Amino acid sequence: MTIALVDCESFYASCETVFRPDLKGKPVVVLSNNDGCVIARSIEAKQLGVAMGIPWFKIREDYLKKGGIVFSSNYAFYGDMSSRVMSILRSLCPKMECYSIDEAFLDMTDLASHYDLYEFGCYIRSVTKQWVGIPVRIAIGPTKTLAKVAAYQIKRRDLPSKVMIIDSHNRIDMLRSTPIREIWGIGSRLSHHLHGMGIDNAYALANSNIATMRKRFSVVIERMIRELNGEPCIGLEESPSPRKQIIVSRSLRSPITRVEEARMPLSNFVARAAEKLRSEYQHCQRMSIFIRTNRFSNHRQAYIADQQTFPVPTNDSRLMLRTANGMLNKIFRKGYRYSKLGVILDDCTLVSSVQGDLFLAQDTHASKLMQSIDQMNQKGARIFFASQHGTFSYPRNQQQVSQRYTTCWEELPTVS
DNA sequence: TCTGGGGTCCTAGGACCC
DNA sequence: TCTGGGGTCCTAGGACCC
Repeated sequence: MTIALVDCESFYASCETVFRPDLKGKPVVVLSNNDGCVIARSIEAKQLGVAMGIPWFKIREDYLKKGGIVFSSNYAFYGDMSSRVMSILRSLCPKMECYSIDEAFLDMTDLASHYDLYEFGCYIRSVTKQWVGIPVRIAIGPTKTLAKVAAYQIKRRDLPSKVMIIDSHNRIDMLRSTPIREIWGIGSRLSHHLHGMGIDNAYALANSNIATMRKRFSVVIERMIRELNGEPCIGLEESPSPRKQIIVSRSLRSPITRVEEARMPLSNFVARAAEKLRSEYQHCQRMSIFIRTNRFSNHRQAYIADQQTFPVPTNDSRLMLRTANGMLNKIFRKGYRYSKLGVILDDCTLVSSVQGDLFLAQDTHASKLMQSIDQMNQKGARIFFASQHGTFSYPRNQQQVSQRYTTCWEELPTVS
């Protein structure tokens, strides 16, 4: 097999600069949801020493003083830019998996016999740069895991071409210079264990005993070892399977102590989750809510959660709101300063494949009602449920949001 | 003062069945 | 004194990813 991993360089930061050529060459960072952490950095920002994931408040003053540019995250915009990149990739190689907002795997096995892979990689890069304005890296190998290794090596070696191919000639070299923590699927826990066993790089892992490692850890690591040795174990998922779980949660602007203060944000999260569920033509059978204190604060800590199973899968906002509020009343405990809460919908299934209940009357009005509400809201109405209404402390301000250049008529870029 | 949000997969162990 | 053996299903929690 020949797998190419195409990943966008500093994706969010790159998006922000596409329509702002004046920012070229300047440090640019993009912040997480509540302007909490740095989640994307331009090359110049990396050179300034801005660490990935660092809390914004810790570097803000210093960074701005040095002339750094900052953006709050603008997911509508990034999502649209992502789908533009993806459609180009699909046109070049139809066997494709959209792996994340800024990465895709391409199965180039068939193309490999007709094209020079390196040149093809360069072509992909030039086309996405020219048509969308986003620079990409192309990392090629016989398995997904090895393609990931190649992607790491492009960064490590700072290759100007941004194209790298792992084959039998350079594989050992590549693996030797890839630290264990950089392997796809090895996180902090596993890398700690492996270091303890004297396995420090990808080459050592590739040559470890599969049976022993599987017994000690799990089948996950077995697949990893095989993939590092060029044996494909992780397939390409061309058509995305329906989601199994939907989560909506946020940190609050300021901590809350009373149950009434939690009601409104929770209702909004539940309504949003139900909307997502319906937009994917799904029902869910189980709903959990959780509420927690700020894990970084010195105050007393608490994480409380509850869940409920519906007798019949549902996507009716009214039932879900009632259920969520009932659970909230049941679990809320006084004496804590809560700073985050959310809802999780589990056991999501397609409406079309749901088994009805013989003894419960089907509420056909419900689905029509929900459909009407969704349609009106999509057209710009603002229809919501009573428990969602009022002022509440979500979301925290996003101070520096860019325009939705590509998805909103009022915010199209102007050229003068 | 201020530290994101949303996912997936795997395993162990309990409950239950015959 | 001595109390089976083998299976499935479900869930919570861990680990990882972007």
